[in-house]
This record gives sequence, C-alpha cells and structure tokens, in this order.
Amino acid sequence: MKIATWNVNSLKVRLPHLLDWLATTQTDVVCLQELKCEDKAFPLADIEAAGYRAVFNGQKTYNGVAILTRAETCGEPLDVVRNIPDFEDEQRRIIAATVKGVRVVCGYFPNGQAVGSEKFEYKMRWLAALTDWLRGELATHSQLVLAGDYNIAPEDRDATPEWQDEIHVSVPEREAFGALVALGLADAFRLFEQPEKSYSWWDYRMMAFRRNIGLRIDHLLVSAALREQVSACVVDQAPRKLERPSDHAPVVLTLTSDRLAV
DNA sequence: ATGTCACGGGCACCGTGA
Repeated sequence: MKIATWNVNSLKVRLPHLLDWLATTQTDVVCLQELKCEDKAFPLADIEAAGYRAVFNGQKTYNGVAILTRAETCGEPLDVVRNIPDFEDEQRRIIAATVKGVRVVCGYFPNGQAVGSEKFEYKMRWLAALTDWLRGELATHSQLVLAGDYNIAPEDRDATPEWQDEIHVSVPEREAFGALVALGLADAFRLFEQPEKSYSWWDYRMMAFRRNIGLRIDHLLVSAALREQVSACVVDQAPRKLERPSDHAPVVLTLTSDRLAV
C-alpha cells in the first residue's frame, strides 16, 4: 500500500499531471494540497474515471486539500473531518479520513511569510491547535499518518545552504515540528538512508530545481503502530521535471499492507 | 535580477500569495 502527499499548486492546472501520475504509479492514497478550487469545481468525474474516490475541503484561490483513494484497493474514505475541530479558521487546510483502518490526516500548513509577521503568529496558533487535536486522534486511532505540506524544514540537512530566509527553518517552527513528533510520530523519510540534499520543493525562480536549491517541507509522519509497517519513503522527482510542473514533488510512503487492520 | 507561477478582477495587466 502506497500513501503519497503532493502539493499540486492548482488542481485545475495540474490535473493532467495528476492523472498521468496515478495511472503510472497506482498510488493507493494521495493527499493533495493547494487545490485552489472550490468544492463545486472539484474535478471529481475525472478522478473517479481514473478509478479513485475523493473527499475534499476546497477554497477559491488559496489553500484547499483532498484525499484520493484507489477504489479497487481502498474503497471510500470514511469518517471524514474537515478543518481542525474547535479551531475557528476561514482557511481550508485540513481533511482527515480513515482508509483501510489507517487514519489519514492531510494538511496544508500555513506558510508563515516571515518570522514575527501576523501570518507567522497564525502559523504557530494553527500548529498548536493541530497538535492538540492530533493527541486525541492518536488516542482513538493507533494507525495514523499526518501527510502534507508542512512548510517546515525540520533539520539543517532539509534546507539548501543557500536558503537565507528564517521562514520554514526558524527555531519556533522546528519546535512545533518537534511537538508533533513528541506525540509519538516518526518522520517516515528519515527511517531510511537517503541521498544528501533531498528536497521536496524548489522555487520556480532562479532555475532552482536544475540547481537543486530547495527545501524538504513535505512530510509523512507515522504513528508507532504504523512505523513498523513502513518499508520505503521517497521523493518522486519525475513530475517536477515535466512541462508546467508544480513547485513541489510528491513524497511517497510504502507500507507492507498485509498487517493492516481493516 | 523584484528572477516564476497561479489566481481574481475584468478585459490589459496588476496586486497578492507563495
């Protein structure tokens, strides 16, 4: 069973890439971020025709998240939650669903713009609310994955040396990432030996992808019960090399599915 | 190099967000 996270930066623009990628990789669960479309504009028919089911939490212009499941292997996403309960938020950044007994939480974490800005304060409040809510989710779902665009590079090796901005690498953001890990989650990517300078996002400008100037900000954190079933976690750079790509590449987690509770 | 995209408003291109 493969679970992926991918910030597509406009689902409308990236739909052909997404459909090609689903057909090629047969990924079972796909968490999408930055849909930039309202629910009524969600391309459900195309996605269902590709053999997937989808639940989504959309917003015009900004944000928007979805969980896709391959119908043949996973059926429908169940027990869907949109946004963080008890956290007032106009922005559509969270969707959660249960897939084959795994609680899948898909998040588009706030960017934060600049350390100390109003948007940064929102990012930190949002992270605290997410952490509080997930504590309860973990109490009722031993098998949980938190997948998404975290907009946090957790360690120095996750940020290109050229990255001078404090945002995404600041101490408070990394402490918030640490608070999520302290809930009992593990960064699936770091369970394995990885190439140096592994990133998941590259700025569109300055030929950053060609020069591999990027950040690793897209993550899949797994609960202890899921961790023992993780057999691989990789960044799939192929879609970033296409014409008109998203600025993010998908990150894909592989589970040995024989021991998943249903 | 304030360098690239995507979007909305509104119909040419500019402001915003990333």
